[in-house]
Amino acid sequence: MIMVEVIAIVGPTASGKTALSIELAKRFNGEIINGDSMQVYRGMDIGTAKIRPEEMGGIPHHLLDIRDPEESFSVAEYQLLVREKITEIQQRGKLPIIVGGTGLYVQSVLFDYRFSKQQVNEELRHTLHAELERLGPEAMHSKLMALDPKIDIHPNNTRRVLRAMEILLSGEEKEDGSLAQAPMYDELIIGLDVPRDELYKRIDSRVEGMMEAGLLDEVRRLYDRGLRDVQSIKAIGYKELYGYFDGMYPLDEAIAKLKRNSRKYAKRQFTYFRNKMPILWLDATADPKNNLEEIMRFWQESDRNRRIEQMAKTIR
RNA sequence: GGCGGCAUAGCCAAGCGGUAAGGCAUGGGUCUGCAACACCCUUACCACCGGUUCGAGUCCGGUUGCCGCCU
Repeated sequence: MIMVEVIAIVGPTASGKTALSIELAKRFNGEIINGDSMQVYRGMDIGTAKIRPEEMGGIPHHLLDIRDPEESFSVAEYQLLVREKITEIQQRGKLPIIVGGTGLYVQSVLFDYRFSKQQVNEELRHTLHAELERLGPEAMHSKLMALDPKIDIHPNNTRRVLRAMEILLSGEEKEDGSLAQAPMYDELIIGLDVPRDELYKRIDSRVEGMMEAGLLDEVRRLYDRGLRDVQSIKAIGYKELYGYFDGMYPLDEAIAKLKRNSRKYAKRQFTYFRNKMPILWLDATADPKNNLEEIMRFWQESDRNRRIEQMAKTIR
């Protein structure tokens, strides 16, 4: 008599998602699926605030450490992997719980988000990039507009402009974005809210904690491995320390940047979750008992549409 | 006590008679295969009082505060 097929726990960095996930997994006989774009990388543990094995409390965790830092990874791959995992976990009679702060990743799984059949075309991508270098952002944007005037991407956002062209030049229609509203499962999305001041304090002290836990060594290992210009080291905590290793600024400045970038990231996460999906927002600083009761109330709501409607009403 | 310098947004800072650049921070937002990415938008009664002028952050005088040097 499972009433909810999938639970997701989202929220900004340092809001307490991990702790809540374990609690819920125990209560609902769940297994946890990583919902974070950087925790998929092996050897990136401290900086990504990955859960440690001794914290898992025996709960199975999926899609952590599935790539080496030199490898790339994408939402589309993620979506595929998670949907498989969900089925698998459900077949075991257990509840899948997706936990993470990467809005697009979570959204792509929980909603009918359809990626283009067009695989990444390295060759075309290269050509387009060369063209961008030559002609500049404005010209590329004009070309995109000539291909499809309805696409609305800022000319300076060259990465998105190029990707859009890549798809169109491969002779494919852009996907209808409205599908992204349609839920794929009978799902409950829990968002952890923390007052801004408090959150920023938590972030600062989390960064201090990471440094004490050996973040510098962790990043140094990747640095010494010769990793450069790859997706993984664009992660917060890694790119700032790389700058320090490169001698661009002293360590204290690197740490200050790390904190600042984490704060900005948290803000963007709020923006995304707030505007992209219906969420049951809970105050992470409130009494856990009350939050659990609130979750139970939604859990017992068997009417999927009503649940979605109510989730959307909890505004932060 | 004397002499000199400086006072512009939360911070840094341009401005040199015609109605306040920019950066950082903050806040808001965009997003369909790099999303911890990439990108967009966002904030001023110029220390105070008086004067000169059609017009003053900009010039003059005074007050206050800070910083230097001197006694």
